[in-house]
Amino acid sequence: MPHGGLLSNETGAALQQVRTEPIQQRSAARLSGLLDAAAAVVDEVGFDRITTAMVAERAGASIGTVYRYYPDRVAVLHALHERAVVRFRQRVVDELGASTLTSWWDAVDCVVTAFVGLYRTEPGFRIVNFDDRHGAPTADAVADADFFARRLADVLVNEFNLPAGAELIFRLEVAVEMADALLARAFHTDPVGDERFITECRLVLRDYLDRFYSPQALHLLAALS
Amino acid sequence: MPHGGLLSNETGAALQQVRTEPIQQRSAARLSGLLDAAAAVVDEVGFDRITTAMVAERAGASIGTVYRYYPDRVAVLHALHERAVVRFRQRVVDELGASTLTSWWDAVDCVVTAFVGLYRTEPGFRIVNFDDRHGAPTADAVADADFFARRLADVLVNEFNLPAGAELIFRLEVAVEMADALLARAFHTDPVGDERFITECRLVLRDYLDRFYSPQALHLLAALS
DNA sequence: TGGTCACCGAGTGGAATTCAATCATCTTGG
DNA sequence: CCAAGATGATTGAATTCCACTCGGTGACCA
Repeated sequence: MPHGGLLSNETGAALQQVRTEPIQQRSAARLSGLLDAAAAVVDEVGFDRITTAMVAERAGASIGTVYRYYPDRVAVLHALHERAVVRFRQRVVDELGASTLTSWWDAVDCVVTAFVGLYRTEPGFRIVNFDDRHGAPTADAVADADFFARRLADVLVNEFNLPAGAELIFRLEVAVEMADALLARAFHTDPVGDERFITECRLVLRDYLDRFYSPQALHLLAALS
Repeated sequence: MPHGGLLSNETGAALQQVRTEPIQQRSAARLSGLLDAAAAVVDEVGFDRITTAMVAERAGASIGTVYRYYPDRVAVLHALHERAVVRFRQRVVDELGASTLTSWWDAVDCVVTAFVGLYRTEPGFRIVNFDDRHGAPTADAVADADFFARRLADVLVNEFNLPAGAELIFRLEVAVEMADALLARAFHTDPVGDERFITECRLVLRDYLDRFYSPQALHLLAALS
C-alpha cells in the first residue's frame, strides 16, 4: 500500500480525530499516554492485532476512556499515525538545520536519514505505513496525498532554486512513493533496517531526481527559457 | 505496504489454503464462486472491511459454506490473492508471447502492461497489494518475498543474457517494490489508473535497470571479466 | 439404502462500542 | 477563602457486531 508513508495533511488531522478537545491539563497527559500505549502495543503485536482493551490496560485507563477521546479503534491508529508524521517533520527540520547543505541532494538525504532514524528509535513508528484502504475512495485522500511533496518542493525551490511548479511536485510525489516502499521494505523484517535497501533508496532517489534537476539539467533548462 | 504486490510463492499457496479438497464437481464452482464474491466485496468495501457474512451472502451461500472451504477470514483473502497472482502470471506469459521482444526492456514493459491491464479489468485485483502485516515477523516472509523477482530474473537471464546472480535478483526486488508502489498509487483513487504514474513507472524502471544492464553497461561488464 | 459429500444457520465467544452512574476539577457567589 | 453547583473525566457492565463452530438435513453416489 503506497501513500500514507511520509505524507499527511495538517488540517484534516484534528478534524474529527479527537472526540473531545482536552480541557483540563490531565487530559493532555491521558491523550499522549494513550498514544504511547498504542505505540507500544503496535510494536508488540502489530497494528492489526491491536485491541482497544490492550491500549486501555497499557495506559492504565479503562476502555471507556479510550472511547472518550477516539471514536473508534482505527481513529487511535490514525492519531498515532499523525503524531508519527509530526515528529518526522520535526526531525527533518532538525536534520536540515544541523547539516550544511550544498545542494538539493543533501536535503533529500536528510529526509531519508530522518525517516530511518525514527524507524529505529520511535516506538510504533511503523504506523507511518498504515493506510486503511476503504473501497469507497476516501474523500480527500488525494488532497492530502501530496502535502509532504509540496512542503519539500517549497524547500527545494527556495533554498536551491529548483523550478517551482506542478511538475516538481509530481516528481517529488513519485520520489516519496518510491522511498516509502523501499524503506518500508528495508524494515519489513529487519528491525534495524536492511542497509542494502536503504542505500539503494538513496541511490534511486538521487538518480531519479538528477535526471531532471541535476546542475546540468537545470542549466539546460535555464538556457531554454 | 511493501512486498506482497507482484510477489508470492507457489509452495505455500495450497498449504492449508483450502480446508477440504473439492470432491464433487459442484464444489469447484462453489469455490470459485466464493472467490468471485470475495473479489466483488473487496471492490465494494475494501479488503479490511470485508466480513465472512458479506462473502457468503454475495455468493448465495451460508456462512458455514465459507468455513467449509477456508479455515478463516484471512485465508479467503490469501486465496483471492493467490488467484490474482496466478492470473497475473498467466497474463504476463500471454503478453510476452504476443509481443516481439527485442531487449529485456520489452519484457519489463510487458509485466507493467499485464499488471495495469488486470488492475483495470479483474475484479478485486487490488488484493495483490494485500500483505497481512503481523507484529511477529512472519516466518517465511522473506523467503517468498523475492519469488517473483527470481522468476523474472530467470527469464531475463535466459532470454537476454543478463548476468545471473544475487545482484540481479536484488535489483529486481527493488524494481518490483518501486513498481508496486507507483502502480498502486496510480490506482489509489482513479479506477482507470492515473496515466502519469503509470508512464512514470515505466520510465523509472527502465532508468533504474539501464544503469546496470544497458547494452553499454553489459559490454563494460563483459570486458572486465 | 447406506455412506459420504455439501450445505445450512442458530449458537458461542471474544472484541468493539455505548452509556448511565460516579469521581475530579473548576468556578462562582457569598 | 469556602461551599456547592457545573462541567470535565473516568469507569465498567451491558450491548452489538462479527468470526467461527457444530449438530442436523438434504444431495449425490455405489
